[in-house]
Amino acid sequence: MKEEIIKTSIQLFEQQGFIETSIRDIVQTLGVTKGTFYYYFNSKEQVLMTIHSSYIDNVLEQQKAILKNKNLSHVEKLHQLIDMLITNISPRGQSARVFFREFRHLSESHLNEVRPKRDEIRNAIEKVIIDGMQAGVFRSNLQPDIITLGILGACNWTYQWFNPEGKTSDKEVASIYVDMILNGISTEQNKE
Amino acid sequence: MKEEIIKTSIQLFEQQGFIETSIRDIVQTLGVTKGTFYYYFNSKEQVLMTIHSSYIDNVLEQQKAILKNKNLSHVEKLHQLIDMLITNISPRGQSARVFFREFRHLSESHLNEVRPKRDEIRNAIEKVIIDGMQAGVFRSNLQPDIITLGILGACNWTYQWFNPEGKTSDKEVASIYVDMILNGISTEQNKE
Amino acid sequence: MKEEIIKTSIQLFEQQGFIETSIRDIVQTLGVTKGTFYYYFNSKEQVLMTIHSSYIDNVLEQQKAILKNKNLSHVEKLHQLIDMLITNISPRGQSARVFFREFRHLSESHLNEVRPKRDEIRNAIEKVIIDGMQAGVFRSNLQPDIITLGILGACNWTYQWFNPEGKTSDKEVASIYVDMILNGISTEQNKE
Amino acid sequence: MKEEIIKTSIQLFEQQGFIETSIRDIVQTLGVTKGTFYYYFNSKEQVLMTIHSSYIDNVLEQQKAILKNKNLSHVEKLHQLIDMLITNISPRGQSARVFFREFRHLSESHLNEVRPKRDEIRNAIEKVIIDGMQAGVFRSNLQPDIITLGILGACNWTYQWFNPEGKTSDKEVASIYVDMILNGISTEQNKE
DNA sequence: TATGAATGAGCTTTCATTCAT
DNA sequence: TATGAATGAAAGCTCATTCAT
Repeated sequence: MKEEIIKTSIQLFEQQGFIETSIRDIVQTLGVTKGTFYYYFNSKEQVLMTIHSSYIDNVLEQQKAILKNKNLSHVEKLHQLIDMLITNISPRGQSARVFFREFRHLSESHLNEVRPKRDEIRNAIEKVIIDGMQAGVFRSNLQPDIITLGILGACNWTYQWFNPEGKTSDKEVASIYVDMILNGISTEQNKE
Repeated sequence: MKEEIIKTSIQLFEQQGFIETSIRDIVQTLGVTKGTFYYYFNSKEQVLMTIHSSYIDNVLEQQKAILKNKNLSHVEKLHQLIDMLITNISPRGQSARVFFREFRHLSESHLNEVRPKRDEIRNAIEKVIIDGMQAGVFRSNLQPDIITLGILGACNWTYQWFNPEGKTSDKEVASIYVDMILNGISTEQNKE
Repeated sequence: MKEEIIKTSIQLFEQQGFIETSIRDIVQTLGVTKGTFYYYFNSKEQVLMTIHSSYIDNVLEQQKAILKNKNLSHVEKLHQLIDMLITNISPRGQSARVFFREFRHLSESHLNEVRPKRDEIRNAIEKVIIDGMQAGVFRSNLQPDIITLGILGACNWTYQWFNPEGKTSDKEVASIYVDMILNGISTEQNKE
Repeated sequence: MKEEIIKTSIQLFEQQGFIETSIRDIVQTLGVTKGTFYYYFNSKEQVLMTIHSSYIDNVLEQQKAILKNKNLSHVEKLHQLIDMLITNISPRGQSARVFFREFRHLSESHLNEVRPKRDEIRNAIEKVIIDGMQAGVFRSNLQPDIITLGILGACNWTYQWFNPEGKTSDKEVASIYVDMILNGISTEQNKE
């Protein structure tokens, strides 16, 4: 039942938004009563937090696996991180959209729980870039924090437009982004 | 008065969100009554649409000016477009955040009015890239639509984190992004 | 309308209790909608506070008039204070019962507003007793605080049983209490 | 278990009130489930009735012992009755407060069971006064019913303010009240 | 003896909107 | 141009109670 409530909530939150989805909507979809909802959750926000946690914890887990893999070069690590961020959006698109859109509706205390996790994701990318700069595989004149935010922007934005049924797969999108980020799009290097 | 309602609404929508801001909040802040609000606007959504239109029309205007400037190279056009998207977020940050966050709360008919304008922005960038590819200044193996979305992602995402008081200015962020997009971050080209 | 809401609320709070009376009860009795209620009051508790304030402020006002009357002896002052407490319960019985019964449902901040006023009533009686002791009209071996609480107990308790249609009027009850308090009920003095 | 439920309920009813205390509060405090509660009691009101009965039956028992003691004078009987009413409030303060405050939440049928017992207490005091008047130890011009209610008021009101840790003990309070009731507070007798 | 899942009615409160003035 | 009174629908949440196990 708890699982079903979450599943239904993800669907409705994604379609209508968190605020616009009422408890009534959720329980009516499930064919149960409000009481049942509140037997399993203390509040609507708690369901949102559950969805949030589940999404980000899953991302962090995958990230950890990538980072501790000693066989990967800096470039490969960056590639895999980007790949992971984007391919997560594809199969878990609904959760992803809820995650990115409804962030602001978490309670203050839950926000404080989630924010460090978000930072962790950003910091991991930043660290790979800094390490790569020191190793000489990335240009030494980069500003790693802003570069990181640019990469994250490109990746996270995909939740806004990516269509699993479209002609370009998530893997391909990731490859295109990695290519652009590593090599740029110019025919001549260091043009500007 | 109409102006004041819009100004106050932008502030409140940005701080609390569109749904979370009540008409009462708006009129109380202004020291007028609900009746006054409904004298100038038919609905809360209409205020949102006004804010939206104003923001996107302004962007489109700037874009048009850039595109019709015959003195600019493809690279320069791309640079100026990116620059424009990002620097718009800085001085009009509140409007920008309302624009990006509250999009979904427009009515269906208003959405149909705004969507083509959003497409126009995307298409302009895509066209510059295609033109540049044909002119040989951009690599010929790019997939312009996905590249465009990547660029837009990086730019639009700035509204989420950009801080006008931070150590990196909007102009600098734009430069860093242009540099990354054009030249990549790798020391060796075409590495992967 | 505000007056009508208060009047109806007093009646319903008295009959059914504050908690047991729903907003629905109040507005249905008045033939208006819930919205109307909340147009005039921010909360149910605010209505209770209004009733409370009105009752106690009225009592305090009467008390002040008695205390500043220089023509009255200590005994007469005590008599009038007791008389006032009891006769207030008779015509404003519903308010009185709400006042005594529903005290605990005031919000913390409102409680802090009302408590000093309650203290003021008690302190006035205590002061009359102390003054009378010093003047020699009351026995010198009394413990004024406890005596005061006893007197207040006898008076306030009347709200529990007094019936305006009963055979003993409020004035008579007050006289009987004053007589008992001043002279006791024993035939021989200082018996125990 | 049944005992524990009652004990916990007394505490919670006293602290938060009967209505404001939910079954959930009770069972959570005890670390059991709602089912357990309903195994022992049919309703929340039944717990209240149990608390009520226990309190009043205990008072009635003590009262009976006092009344049938042939060695006591009328004055002594009155003294002991007052003493009993007040000293009961001290050790069983929580029960006492629940008893006096939550009376109104008993069901109609339970009220009909409790009311005669309350009358019994009142009638006992009234009878002592009438007997004392006939015996000439109490003044012959008293109105026994009103006097009784005044005495009961003073006694019962103690539940509102009595503090077992305060400087005046319950026994002392009782003595002060008996003294006041028997002898009054005036230095000259039959003053008014 | 005790549990845990589920109910359904009810609660206070909020809010966008309307409209006569 | 602006007000203030009123509406009515809906929201999130609570709770006493039931019942199969």
